[in-house]
Amino acid sequence: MCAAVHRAVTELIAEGGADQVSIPAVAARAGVNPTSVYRRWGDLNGLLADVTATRLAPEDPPPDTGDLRTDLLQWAERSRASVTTPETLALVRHAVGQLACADSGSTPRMAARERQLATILARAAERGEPAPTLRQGVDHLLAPLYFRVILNLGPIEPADVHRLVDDLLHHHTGTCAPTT
Amino acid sequence: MCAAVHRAVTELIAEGGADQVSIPAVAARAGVNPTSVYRRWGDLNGLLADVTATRLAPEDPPPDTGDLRTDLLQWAERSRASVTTPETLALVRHAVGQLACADSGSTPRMAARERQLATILARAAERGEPAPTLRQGVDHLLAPLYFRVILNLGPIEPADVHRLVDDLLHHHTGTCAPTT
DNA sequence: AGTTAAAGCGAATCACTTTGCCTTAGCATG
DNA sequence: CATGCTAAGGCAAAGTGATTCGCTTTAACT
Repeated sequence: MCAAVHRAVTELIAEGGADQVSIPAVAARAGVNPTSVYRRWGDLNGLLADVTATRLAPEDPPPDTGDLRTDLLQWAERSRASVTTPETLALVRHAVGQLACADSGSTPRMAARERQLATILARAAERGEPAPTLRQGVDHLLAPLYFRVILNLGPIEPADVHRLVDDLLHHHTGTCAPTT
Repeated sequence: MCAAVHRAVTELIAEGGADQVSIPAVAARAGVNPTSVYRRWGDLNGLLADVTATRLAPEDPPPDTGDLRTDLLQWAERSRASVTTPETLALVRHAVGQLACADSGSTPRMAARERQLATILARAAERGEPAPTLRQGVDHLLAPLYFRVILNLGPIEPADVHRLVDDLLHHHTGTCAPTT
């Protein structure tokens, strides 16, 4: 049942955005009784949080190729591909909408991404490669990666990812990039 | 009545996030009848959209000091101060949560910000100042500015705004910045 | 067979929303 | 001044969908 419900949530949210999702609708599509869903997940936010965690949290460990640029490229492209997906996009947007002002925590997903990035940068620093700070990584790689897509500001292609990584590294290493 | 309702929405959303806001709750706090609210604004999204537009859309025109860096600093600081406000933050988050995948448009607010940035950059280019592209501006200034705050990734201070503008300009002009 | 956890089912409940009707205020016209 | 029209808002009753409750059923394991 658990699997069917998750699938139903994913389908519904990918089709019509977050407000097409209700417990009765999900239950109907999953072929289970709404009561069962209420019992297991409590309410809609609980359910969506669980789906989000299940679909997005068990991200594989960040790449570790021994080269900062390669690590970043692989990691960023993976992130891009993930958030470009309709389901992921809708889930992330919903998570944003749920954040209350007073919350000190971020979305679990974004916190996980930030941690992955931190790992990559820390490893590079250990190897002695010149590496940007986590803050720079977040501001100039993680942020633009997600910002455009989340806000429908335009598409992001693999080429854009490449450019962002270049920007970040050139800027940090002091190698002046061509300003295309 | 219109004013009282707007005030009620703003207060409620600043207090407890977007899902503390319901038409009956707003009406009660504003001292009006829920029916009146339904009649005027249709539904909750209509009401919130109107509040968002009223509070955020009539942004003043972007600064025009004749110097790109100064323009960017003033504009970015203004944006930062605005989105740091609990009401604005909650409204923006809610708007994000409302975006459906298929939507081609962004939030009105963000589109407006992007346009302001475009104006600033275009004016600099006309004056012959070396200016980054709009894409660079969005990726490296607008995105980090909002990303951190929207996702609760950490506070943003005026000093951070300064650093972001520096990053953007140094990177573009080829002057290698100190990587603090 | 006995026990227990998980899920189904229908009725009841609750909150949000809609509807029809009534009151009030503003304003023009006879 | 009185009349009548219209727009805005209040009020209560009815409608709708989500949520909860009590209870039964099923299936796995002992």
